[in-house]
Amino acid sequence: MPHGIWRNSPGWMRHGCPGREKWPYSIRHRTRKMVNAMKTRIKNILQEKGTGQRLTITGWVRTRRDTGGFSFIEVGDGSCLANLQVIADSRLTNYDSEVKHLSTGTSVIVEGELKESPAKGQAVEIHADRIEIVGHADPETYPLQKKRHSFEFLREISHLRPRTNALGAVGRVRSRLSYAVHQFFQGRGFIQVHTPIITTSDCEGAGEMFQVSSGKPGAKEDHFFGRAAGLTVSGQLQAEVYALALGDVYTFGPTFRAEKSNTSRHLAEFWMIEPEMAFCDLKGNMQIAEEMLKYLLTDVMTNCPEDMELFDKFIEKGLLKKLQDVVDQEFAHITYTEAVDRLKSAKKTFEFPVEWGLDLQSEHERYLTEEVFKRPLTVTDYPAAIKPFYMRVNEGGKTVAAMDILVPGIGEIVGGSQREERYDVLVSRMEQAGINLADYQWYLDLRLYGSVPHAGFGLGFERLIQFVTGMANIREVIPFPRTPGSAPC
RNA sequence: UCCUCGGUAGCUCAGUCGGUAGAGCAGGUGGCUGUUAACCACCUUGUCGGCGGUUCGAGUCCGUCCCGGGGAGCCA
Repeated sequence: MPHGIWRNSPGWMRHGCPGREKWPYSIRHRTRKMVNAMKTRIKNILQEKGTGQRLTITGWVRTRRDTGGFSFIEVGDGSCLANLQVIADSRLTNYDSEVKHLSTGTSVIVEGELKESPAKGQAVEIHADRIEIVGHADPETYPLQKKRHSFEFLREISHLRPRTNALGAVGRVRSRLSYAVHQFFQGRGFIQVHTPIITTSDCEGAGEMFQVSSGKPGAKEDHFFGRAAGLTVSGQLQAEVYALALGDVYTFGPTFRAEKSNTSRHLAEFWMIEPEMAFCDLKGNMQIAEEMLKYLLTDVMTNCPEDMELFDKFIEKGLLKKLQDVVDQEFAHITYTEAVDRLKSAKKTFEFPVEWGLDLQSEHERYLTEEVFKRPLTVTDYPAAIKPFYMRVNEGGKTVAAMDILVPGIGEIVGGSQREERYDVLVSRMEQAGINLADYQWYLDLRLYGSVPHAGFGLGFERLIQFVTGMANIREVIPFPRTPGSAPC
């Protein structure tokens, strides 16, 4: 750890935490001497199984079992789901004083030899000749136990929950999916655009914006940016700017909605992937969305097999089969008009009315994707009146070139459209929507100078992770969920 | 925001007709030479979500607020 960190830290950091006087300065010195390259990650050890080697591992004690003169200690370092079993016996100088009291959550450095394990349950284990306790975790107060906890409880300790099997697996799968998103687009020549997080344009129809102010006293009316600004609800409009310059682009960033939505599928802060493609129509849009979803599912099943097995076994039985079926089958496709006909002739009775011109309700979407088609379903060509101004008006003027991809269990996971590229049509749609044209002249300019047919969509990253992991509540698939009334750390 | 179900030990939950609270797990101590949610014995743990009310007496009944689950709307 660089010296400067200590010099610039508050006093309690340099002299020890208040109430933590038990832990002497020596811990700090040991930490400062630590060399990152010394340690071997457990994931690599389990892959290579190089028995006979002397290794150093670092991690947190998951559980300890004593038997006669020695102990089994399971240590996890977060690199993978599996722990490494450490054999510790009385030859260790601190065996009686420290090792026999090791409790869940304690951080340790273990040095020893990797050997083949004589018992079932693990192929290899490390026989320790040195175990250093780095940081204690008082078992009387440490909230995590070596047993199952409810996700509701874990949500209250979002700073500790990634240390559990399920939430740790979500963390790794999320990281892998994020990497795969970039691989998918970069591999197809898409260029990533960092669209603004603070924005002055409201992507109409995308929900309510959080307002941004400088927070300085008396500055309420005096807008920092010269006009009202908010946190982005979508990067789409700005992505269109770059699509009409660089061709195929995508954004992948945080998005904010000030809606008081209290459901298992909504967050006030979430991450969204938004590709935008020039010289592309609705068909091309649907194609790339389906290809992308299949690529991502295949990638995560290939590269996170242990984590995915955990979800398959404990979170959603049959998950892996469900995902493989999605990869193997073509997505179903119907138009909104056909969807309405199907719903009207369905034997099932719905709580909400089905009528051409009304938006499809959650129950309708769920019925179509879960009961009628039993696989992902793309619904296209919605009534113009219920969709935002930027969607391209179809011939006849009644519908727009919109598409929603619905998946069983989640509902809408992708929403997109071909964009209106005709200047005059766009202007009249904006006027109908009551939008101030002057504020959006930059957006209209794209149609004035070198306009081309273009299309794009938004994929809710957390909804994708929900679908991939089978986690029932979206608050479990983002590290620090922000929901109405809750943003603990 | 609306509907609905909840809040009791560190965790998961029981608590009958209103009479000052209980189980399993976790934790502690001891035992055990290969454990896998180890096992066996003994022991500890409470602002019954907050506030107010009814009552001789409230975990239990009433009001209100806070927090959480599920559903709806909005959407990704």
